Amino acid sequence: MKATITDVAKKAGVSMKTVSRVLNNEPNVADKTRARVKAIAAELRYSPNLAARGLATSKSYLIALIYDNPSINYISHIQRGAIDACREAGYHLVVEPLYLEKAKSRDEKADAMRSVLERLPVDGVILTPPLCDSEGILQTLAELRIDCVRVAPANRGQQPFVGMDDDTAAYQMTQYLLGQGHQRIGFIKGHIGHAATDMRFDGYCRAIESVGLNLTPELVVNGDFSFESGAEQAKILLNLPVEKRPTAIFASNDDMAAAVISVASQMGLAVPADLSVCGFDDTPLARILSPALTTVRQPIYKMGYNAAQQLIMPAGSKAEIGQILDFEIKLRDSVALLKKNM
Amino acid sequence: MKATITDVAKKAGVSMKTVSRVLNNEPNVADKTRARVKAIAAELRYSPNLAARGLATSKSYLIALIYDNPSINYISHIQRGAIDACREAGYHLVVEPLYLEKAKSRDEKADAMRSVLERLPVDGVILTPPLCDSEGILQTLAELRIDCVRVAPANRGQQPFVGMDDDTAAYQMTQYLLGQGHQRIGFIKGHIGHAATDMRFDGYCRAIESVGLNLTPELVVNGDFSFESGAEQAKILLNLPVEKRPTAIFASNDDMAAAVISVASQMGLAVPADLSVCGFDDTPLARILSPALTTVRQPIYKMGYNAAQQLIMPAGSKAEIGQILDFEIKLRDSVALLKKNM
DNA sequence: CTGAAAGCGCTTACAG
DNA sequence: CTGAAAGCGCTTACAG
Repeated sequence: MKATITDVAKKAGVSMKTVSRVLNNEPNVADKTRARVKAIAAELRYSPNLAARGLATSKSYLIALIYDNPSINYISHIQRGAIDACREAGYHLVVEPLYLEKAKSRDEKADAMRSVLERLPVDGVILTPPLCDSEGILQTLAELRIDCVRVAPANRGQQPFVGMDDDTAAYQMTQYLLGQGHQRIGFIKGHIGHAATDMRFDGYCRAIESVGLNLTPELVVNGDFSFESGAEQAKILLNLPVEKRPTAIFASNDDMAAAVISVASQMGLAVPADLSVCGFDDTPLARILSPALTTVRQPIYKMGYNAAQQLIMPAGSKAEIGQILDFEIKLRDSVALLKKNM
Repeated sequence: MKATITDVAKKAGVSMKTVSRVLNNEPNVADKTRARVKAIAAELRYSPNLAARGLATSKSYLIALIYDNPSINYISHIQRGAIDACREAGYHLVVEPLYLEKAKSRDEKADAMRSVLERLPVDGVILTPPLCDSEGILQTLAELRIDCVRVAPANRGQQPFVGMDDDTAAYQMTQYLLGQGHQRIGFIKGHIGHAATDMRFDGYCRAIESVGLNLTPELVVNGDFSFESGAEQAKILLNLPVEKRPTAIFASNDDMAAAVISVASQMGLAVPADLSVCGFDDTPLARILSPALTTVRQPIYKMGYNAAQQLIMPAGSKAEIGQILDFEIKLRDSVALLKKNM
């Protein structure tokens, strides 16, 4: 039914091997022969059988995206980037969630990873947080000799990764708030244990200290990236006595920032006139909010794209071990100059 | 390195074929032999090479999820369902977006589909809207003899599908609004040309007419599923003279419903005291909104799960051509009894 | 520049 | 109940 390499060879009057050479762009084929084979392959709508090729080369032309309980928005963009990179190179992306919600031991994680990968022969693996920081998983991959690129890992170490500078982004955002005249800047931290939580907080601290201010412990509260936690912590911050109350709140992600806006408006505080708010992530929510949210846009799509590309590229042409991509501060309407009387 | 079927056969002192029988749960193996082979396979951590098996059977154990410009939320849930079904059966899901944004001709669509599938040998395809209603694509699939299950198609026809009754859901939601005393119920339609747009509108009309009311043309406006269009149309509805203004608005999806709430509050109308609002989809947004949105929950995960399952099941055991799954009306806080004086 | 042979790791008839 | 042979459609050495 479907044309095979033999059909093409017969029709072109050459051997299978020559067809194979043409298809894989190998040298040592006469231009004329090459052209003829190409024409006939196109005419027959020939495309190689991936299974046969995979069996012969022990490559699969498959890349796996492996993740655990991520934000839908985050994973979708990583995925889209990875798919685009795969498609350009004739690869395909297989998506494999690894549900490790319950605090599992290192060995259990390793086993879960192993059982996924043993059934599926992939040429490389993209690992998102928090999986990319699990030792058990990394070791399993090493044992199985499967290449892997980590996305936004906490510990950059010696293995390939793509990431961005959360620290610097948070620093710049805080600087911006300071530049708008704010001095009492509240900060809502993210889920404890996530790499991004610490990095973002560090950037905030650096900025505060860089202008000679002291960190005010009561202005720093602990959320967990959820809208609900953001609402809870916003109430704590906004119920501080007026002279201690923050005039701006920097939430570690957009969901929590949305909660801050919502709580503020329930308390009769106008954003940004009475309270400036900013977030982190630039999810679709950020533009829908009113006022539209000032936030940090992460290069999520590009991280996925570059991760897949690193996996696909022949070893020789690989760039450095790690790639740090640019973020962008999205200035919108939720931050204003501090009013004189505040 | 990795154990093969020959390794297992040798160590068990049987032929390759016997190992193959055990692994594929075929009959005609002595229980004792079967047990021994299983034990040794486990000990050697043997798992079959998918490429080799694929070459021999001309099956790939791969299912493709193909979509075009969908809502991230929708696709993620379909995908998660499909992956879970695949995993249970030893299959894997390959994700292949097909970008057909520009109004392409039927042949161009068919070609795009063909070039994706010729490179990738899959055992079946899951098609989401609007692709599942493209004749060109359906025909290509038929020519390639690739099984396909459509998700929520407009035309149910004779090919396998999974779906739900958008019509009935909209009917019930409108009935609920009527039951709360509302008579002037605004309706914001979705993107023209989407199957869901018409079905949801039909349900609304049926409900209105079922209680002996007439459709009021000025209460029906055209959105396109985007937040922005929802805001625009909400303004039109809410700027109607008070005696004509709707006391409830049913938006065809949650994003537009969110816009209605936002516009209402900007105009000083309290939801639900002055205006009841409901949506369709039950996206994560619905719970975050204040007030939390009354909406229709679609069985999206289950549609993905069942679609994959239909593809994987041996032909004999297939259920009916189509599966219609249950939806759920999620009553939350955005709808209230009509106040007496309105 | 070109090709014949062997082999990748499975399964499908077929034989016993 | 069990097995030896052939073959799926490619590519990898190797020869010429």
